[in-house]
Amino acid sequence: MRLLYVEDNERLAQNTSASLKSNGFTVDCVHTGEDALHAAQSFDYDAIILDLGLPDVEGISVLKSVKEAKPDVPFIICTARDALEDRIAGLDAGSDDYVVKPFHVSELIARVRAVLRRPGGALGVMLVAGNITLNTAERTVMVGDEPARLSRRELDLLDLFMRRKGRILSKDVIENALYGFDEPPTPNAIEVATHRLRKKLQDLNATAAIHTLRGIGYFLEDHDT
Amino acid sequence: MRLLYVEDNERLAQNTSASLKSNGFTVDCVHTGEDALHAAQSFDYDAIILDLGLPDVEGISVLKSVKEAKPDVPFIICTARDALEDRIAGLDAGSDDYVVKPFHVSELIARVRAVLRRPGGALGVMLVAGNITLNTAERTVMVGDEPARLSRRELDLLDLFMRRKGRILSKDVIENALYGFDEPPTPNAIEVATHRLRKKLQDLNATAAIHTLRGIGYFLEDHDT
DNA sequence: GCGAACCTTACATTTGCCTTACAGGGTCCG
DNA sequence: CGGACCCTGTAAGGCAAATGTAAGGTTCGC
Repeated sequence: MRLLYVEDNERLAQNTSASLKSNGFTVDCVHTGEDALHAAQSFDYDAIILDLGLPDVEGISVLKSVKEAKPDVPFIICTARDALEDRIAGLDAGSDDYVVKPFHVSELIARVRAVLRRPGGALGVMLVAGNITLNTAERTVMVGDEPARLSRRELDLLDLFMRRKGRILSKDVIENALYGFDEPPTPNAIEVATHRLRKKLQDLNATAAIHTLRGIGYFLEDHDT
Repeated sequence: MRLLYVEDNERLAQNTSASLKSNGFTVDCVHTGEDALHAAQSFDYDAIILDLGLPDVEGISVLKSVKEAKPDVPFIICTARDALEDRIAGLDAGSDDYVVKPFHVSELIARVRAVLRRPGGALGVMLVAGNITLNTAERTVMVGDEPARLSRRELDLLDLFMRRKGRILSKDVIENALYGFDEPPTPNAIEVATHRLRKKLQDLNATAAIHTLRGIGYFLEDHDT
């Protein structure tokens, strides 16, 4: 689950993004509207958290620009209590929800989850591949009828593979999905991560496996459909 | 047990919420209809206490809005003695009970407990996990046939775990369930609380234990069902 | 068979949780 | 009013799982 968090107040940004990260999200944090546009173009975020009152570009215009290119990305707007018109404008412009500043991080997290749970959203779906099932809401995995004990990375990786079941994922794609751009790993990190995931799945006799395409990427086999 | 208390008179609010807290409830106190709507959206309260005669939004409309989104949240309305029609209107709109102002705090508490004890309510249930039984009405815990002496926090925590037996609870979920939003603890507080609870359960040879999932949360093991 | 890409293992770091000790505040007595 | 408790959050240190890094082995394609 990768989020873009647009907030000009650096300290607030630091704190909040740390909390989001510790809740299992991958977070890219930017401080200007321009950076936000840039980032939103470069990656497919699962949701974008946007603070209104940015210094350079009017916040709402960021929202509009991004929505034009990617209409399906859910937005959550953060706004001051008294800026009621802004809120309305935000919802008109296609924001999916908003939180009123000052807000609790837990509230923000709840809203993000709620937005992701909506129809077409990323959460609340049951992913299936062979005898593997991944409950994206609870973040639990079953292989056959045994629960799988996966670490955070392993689960994120499996989540990614199952969402793109049967399709080929290059290392770059995987890297972008799992790591924020302030934490670039060596290419090997992904190899090791997939190795660990494969091992756990194998040990549980999973009937779907991750295959390698030399020089191209990986894919999760898909004999159902 | 987390309550939302909507009352515009600040002094009264202060006193009453203090009493509620000292009776084992976690209380969020707000003074306007807007805040009430906001809070009710953000968290799952076990019950909402609503004073009619709020300054900004008509009280009943708060009730209606919340009930629309969350039909199961019980409401208790506080109203002046002479506002009989309001009472009727309140009950029509889906309030579950009311108290007449001025009221004794003990009466309010009794009503809250009564509402929570109703079918589908939070109280009056017997929770079981292994040889642990929690009487939610009396707030007592037995392990095997030994009574467990738990503090308020420990009991609330165990209550939470037993209601969500087998499911994973992140620290945030726990924090939201146990702490009002004007008393945010450090993450460590929850670690310490679970540690204390675990120790007591262990000392009493409980057959169900709380397990840790690193970076994800905790869960109460569940071999019955 | 050669090299590149990947797998695998071992190692080091980081992170998150456990644990203990301590301090403030509340409560129940004398 | 004061002291002895208990409850509970904070702080700090240690430990172990998680995860990235590095290094060598293996496999595949050419």
